[in-house]
Amino acid sequence: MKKKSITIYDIAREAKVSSATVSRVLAGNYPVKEETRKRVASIIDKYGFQPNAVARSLTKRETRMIGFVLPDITNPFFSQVFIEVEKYALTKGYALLLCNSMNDSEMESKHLKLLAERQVEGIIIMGGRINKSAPDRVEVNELSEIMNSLPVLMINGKIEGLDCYSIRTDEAKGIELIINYLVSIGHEKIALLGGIEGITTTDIKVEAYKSLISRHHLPFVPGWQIYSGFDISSGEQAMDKLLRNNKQDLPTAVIGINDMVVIGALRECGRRKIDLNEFSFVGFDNTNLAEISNPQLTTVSHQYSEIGRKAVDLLLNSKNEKHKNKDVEINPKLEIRDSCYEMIGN
Amino acid sequence: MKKKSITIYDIAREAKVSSATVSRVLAGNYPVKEETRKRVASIIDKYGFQPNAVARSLTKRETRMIGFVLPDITNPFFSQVFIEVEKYALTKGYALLLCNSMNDSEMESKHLKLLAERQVEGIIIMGGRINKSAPDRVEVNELSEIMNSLPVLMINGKIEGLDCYSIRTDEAKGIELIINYLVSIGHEKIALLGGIEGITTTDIKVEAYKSLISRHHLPFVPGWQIYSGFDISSGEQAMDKLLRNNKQDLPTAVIGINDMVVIGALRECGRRKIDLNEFSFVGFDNTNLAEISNPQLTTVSHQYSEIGRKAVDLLLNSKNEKHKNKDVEINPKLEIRDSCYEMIGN
DNA sequence: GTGAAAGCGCTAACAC
DNA sequence: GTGTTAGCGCTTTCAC
Repeated sequence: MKKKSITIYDIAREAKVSSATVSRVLAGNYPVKEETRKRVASIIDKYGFQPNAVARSLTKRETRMIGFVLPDITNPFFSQVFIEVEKYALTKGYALLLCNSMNDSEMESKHLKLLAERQVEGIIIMGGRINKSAPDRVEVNELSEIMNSLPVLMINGKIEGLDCYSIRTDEAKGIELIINYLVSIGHEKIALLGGIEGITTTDIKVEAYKSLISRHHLPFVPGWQIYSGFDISSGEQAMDKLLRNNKQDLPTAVIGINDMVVIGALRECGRRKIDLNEFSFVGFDNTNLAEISNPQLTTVSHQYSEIGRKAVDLLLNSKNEKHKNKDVEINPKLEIRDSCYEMIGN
Repeated sequence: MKKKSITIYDIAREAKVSSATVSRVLAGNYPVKEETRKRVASIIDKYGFQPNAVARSLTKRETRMIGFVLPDITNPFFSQVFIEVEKYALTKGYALLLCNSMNDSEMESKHLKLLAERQVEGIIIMGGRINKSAPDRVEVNELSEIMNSLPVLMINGKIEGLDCYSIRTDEAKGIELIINYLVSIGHEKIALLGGIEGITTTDIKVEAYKSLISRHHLPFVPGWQIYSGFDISSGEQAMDKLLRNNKQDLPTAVIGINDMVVIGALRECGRRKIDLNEFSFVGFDNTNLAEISNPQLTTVSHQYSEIGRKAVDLLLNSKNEKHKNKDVEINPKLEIRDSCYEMIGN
């Protein structure tokens, strides 16, 4: 690091021009006489000179960096969103600082603060504080503080009263797609497993579940909606509870709050040597786990690439199109695979 | 962005001190009279002032950023390495720029170049050019060019003649662990599926496989070692080929070049209604897929957190401890789960 | 213990 | 077309 790196001045001196001219050649979109341009370019080439982006950032006040805070990149839902954002950001010349909050609020705060200091041009956040049905006052204040200096965009989350960018899948619609589908193939007894009460993504789904059940005049059995969590073992636990507590009246279809929960539920069935055809399973998120699972999961898919594009566009255009619908909702799609069977005879 | 942000000069003026003093207060490790320190601190607080890290980077010539280039963060092997690196880097005050090369050499080059311009203090690279048994000349030159200005560290890769940092799991040892284990539970007919010839991580494993087979005086059947690729469908294809071409003489154990390939092999067996107990399966990498799989995979585990720590330490200490073993090899461990069964009677 | 001032490497007016 | 110059916001000698 400490080795004196070569600068625009070194190039200028050798090319017998001013630093400004070198800068113009670098920028490419200024009038420079072809002859001098060539001369400068050849010297740049000769030394493999690379302009210092930090210095450029300081003068231009743009870092071309976006911060991305999420709970855990090893979770395929997050990594699939991330990669789409990154791909699209790259086409715009932006790089991403990835910060894993590990579901730790303090860590999340720390990351947010550091990103702001690093002068990222925008922050994308998923999980954590933006998915609390009862937002934490302090956490929200931190966010709104940050929003004073740079645009913040939430993916699949929303905080009432915080006027920031938000883009999310219509999860209620997702549940609707699932239930309509299950009903269409003859199911009337439908369970919903997993999630945690108080997390928006869960609450939205549970509410939609109840409302759809009622709209279809299906039986609503409280014991068929079981909170537990978001990972595989949550799925196992919830399935176990479902089977233990409803011996006389089991559902025929099981919706998981996400793909992972369904995989847990499948495993619990496996452990109990229950024929998987006893139930139809539907996941949520269409992570790559849904394809890895055996059977492959029918699941609700986010439109990942659209989320990625919209997120970056919203963030980067935030300076121009002020207050132009900061709030985008994206339709989910039902991805039908092998985990559901048709009810025959009924 | 364009709103004039508050600077140390604003703080200085209001505190009736010089900017230098504010800077000292910020740094925290300089002698400042307690009284003035408090006064300055309170004003910093009052405005929620956050120093501009870009400006600081320019003067101090340190960005506290590390670049990480890998093929695809949605691949759990990479995300599991990444997250360990990120966690540890954070404790050192470093943030990570994550760049997905999508297995595209040009994209990889572009990322490397941009990271250098951004003045990251080091680059960690996985996949792509660093895993070619016959390295591409141009690609290697790019790397060595970059190594002139900043330290580069390869994870699970190595290029002969490139004197850069490297940290990798002893994969030959991993294969040894697997084969010794399989032999210990009575297997003598062992296949190796997946991978691509010419990719170091494959070549190392294939070579170790052959040498171990011979060391144990087991039969080496060429048709039991099948190249195909690294993903699930590669696993399916390889298993299919194994079953079709060796009808008279099938192995009893199947090693996958990685977990994903084994999951594909399992699926192919499922498709053919082959009892999974017909074969013992062993994966490689111990990604979280190994636990998700049904049955859960016995697999070779990388020591992810150790890799993360060592990688960051090597990179950040590179200025001091010049040329002190730049090359670290880490032992794998065998993670025994449910995908192998003991051969009885033999 | 504190301040003045010179950079860090680049860009952007503004002259010429 | 090209050069001069004044910053961008911070840190760091070097005086005092």
